[in-house]
Amino acid sequence: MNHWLIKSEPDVFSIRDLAKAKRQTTHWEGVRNYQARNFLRAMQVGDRALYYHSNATPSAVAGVVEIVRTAYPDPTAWDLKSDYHDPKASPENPVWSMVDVKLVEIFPREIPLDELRTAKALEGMELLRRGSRLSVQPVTAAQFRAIEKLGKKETR
DNA sequence: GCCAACGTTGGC
DNA sequence: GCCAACGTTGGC
Repeated sequence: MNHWLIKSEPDVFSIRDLAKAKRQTTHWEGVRNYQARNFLRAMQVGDRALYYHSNATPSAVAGVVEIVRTAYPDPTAWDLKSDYHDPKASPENPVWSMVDVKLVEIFPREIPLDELRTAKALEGMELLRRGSRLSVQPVTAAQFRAIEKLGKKETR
């Protein structure tokens, strides 16, 4: 099983929106970066991903989701009305992929970015790299466990 | 709202 | 294939 981190702007789709969604499941659509797409395509059913709120106050890891469907074509790419429309894409040549994710848990407390930066166990993590903006990225099992632990810790 | 960092586009 | 210009991401 592999571990991942996926970013979403809470103003667009927060983990609480996911909690309210039908079957607490959603299509992870709109990824328009090739490296991120390739990570989506590497995901397996049962893999877990940290749910990161970007462009938030503060930006933070908010919980965990599980991959429940492997990559398949993202139809928003050839939808003219979609914000994610890409003229290169068509049903014959989908270009972009999405997976389905299901909520596993919302952490008792979010772990803000500045706290992640101080965690020894997270040194070198992609999210914390200067200028990093990959919206889908792999995390190691150790990093994943360390963040889960922080999310469950009582507020200090 | 600013701006650094990064990815993509397109002229040559 | 280079690289300048441009658009986007995302922290602050």
